[in-house]
Amino acid sequence: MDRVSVDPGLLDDLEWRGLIAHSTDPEALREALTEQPVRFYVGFDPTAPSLHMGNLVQILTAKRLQLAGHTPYALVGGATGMIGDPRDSGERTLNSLDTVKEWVQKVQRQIEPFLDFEGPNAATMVNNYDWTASLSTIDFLRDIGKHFPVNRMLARDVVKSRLEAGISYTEFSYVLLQSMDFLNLYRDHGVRLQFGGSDQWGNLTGGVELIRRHEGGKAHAFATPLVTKADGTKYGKTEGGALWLDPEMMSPYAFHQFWLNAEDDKVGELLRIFTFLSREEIEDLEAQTAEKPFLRAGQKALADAVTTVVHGAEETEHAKAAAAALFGGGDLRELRGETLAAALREAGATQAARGTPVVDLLVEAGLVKSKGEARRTISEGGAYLNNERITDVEHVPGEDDLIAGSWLVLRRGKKNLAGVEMR
RNA sequence: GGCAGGUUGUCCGAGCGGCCAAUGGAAACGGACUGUAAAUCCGUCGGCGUAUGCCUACGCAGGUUCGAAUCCUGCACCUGCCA
Repeated sequence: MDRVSVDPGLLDDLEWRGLIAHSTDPEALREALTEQPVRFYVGFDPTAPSLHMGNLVQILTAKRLQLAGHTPYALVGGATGMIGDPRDSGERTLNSLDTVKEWVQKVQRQIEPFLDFEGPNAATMVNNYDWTASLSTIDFLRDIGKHFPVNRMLARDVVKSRLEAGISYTEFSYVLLQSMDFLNLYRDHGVRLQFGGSDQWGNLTGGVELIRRHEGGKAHAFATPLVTKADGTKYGKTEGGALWLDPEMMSPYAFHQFWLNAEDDKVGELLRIFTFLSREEIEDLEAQTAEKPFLRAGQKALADAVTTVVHGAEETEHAKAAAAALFGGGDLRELRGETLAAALREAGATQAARGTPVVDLLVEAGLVKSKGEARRTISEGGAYLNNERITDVEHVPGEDDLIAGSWLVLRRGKKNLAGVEMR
């Protein structure tokens, strides 16, 4: 059995960090987490080849629980990923088994570095495909379905909101699968706690209730809050996509930049949710942000901490060095060639033939989608070559524009940078 | 299976034979102001070396017409009601 001493301050810390948005029976949860090590699980559906910011909240919360002495079960939804959790935006497109299997592997590999798979409270990786795929329809309907009153299922917010636009039986049934996961882990592994994002609340309580009805058992659940921007709108719309954890899908540099650009009003909240800095450190950073916001001490600490947790210290240093070189305000030409080249590779770099007009270079560097957009950007005064605004749409960079022998630094607006190595 | 309504650009949503590359929101992007914040204001927001031009686009495939996102036919999908 799990023989580790647990940190009695865990729940207070989670609450202080604002990580508990909803909870079943708070008193019982506190008691359970304080008395002894608890086996808990958190699930991730493979809906994309990479996890993102929203999932990171869960991963880090799982790590907090493990650090406090509890035992994690990380579940990847090989089965639930085949079905699709209902969401307001409408029915999902089903992915093929091959796609889901591939994404399951990627997601598992992404979670692994965050948890400790050795020691007295070692983490366990599970896949609900293992117990769902072979389940017969009759068993499913008799053993699981019997415990789900349809009237209750219809009352769930997601379902209600989908009744107009339509919802398939497939997605409607999703909650049964996730609840069954909890039941199985409860029965076979002694898992007594599940948490997830607040949008998962219905699924979380579904499991708790199923355990009660089916086994007469007592299980717990809590939901972490939805992280939003200061104006309440959704995050994740950076550079036209979500904030991915996979460095192939989002460079560590871009990832670091995202946190660095956090709104003042959000820095404290983000530090509490996404970093392991202590309460004292965070309160100090919040005070600094309040007094001298222009120094952005909070943003810097946040960006460094989160990037280090996700991509490692080395990548963080690279990202910082690149940002310092490119945003430093100094003359680019004074930078050493290697420094510049490294910074540009970090920010994103391409190659092009000498004599290519800027308009085409902007397209090739990925800063704009078309030549028309490139011309528009230039005429709006939003395009820069080596930190100088480009005024001539027809401009063709020459030899004396090259920095360190072969580089051009293109920028769109303040933050979108790209290097082009001229061949 | 029957009847009715629907399918428009990243999203929502107008248009209902020429004045439509398509009104209006939102998102996004650029500029100004700043701190690589927020808010605000201004501008842009299908492609093409830029053209009273051509190409692509209003679910898919055909058709009517000098001309169709708009009308007709078939198909697919969605929603509601009936069986």
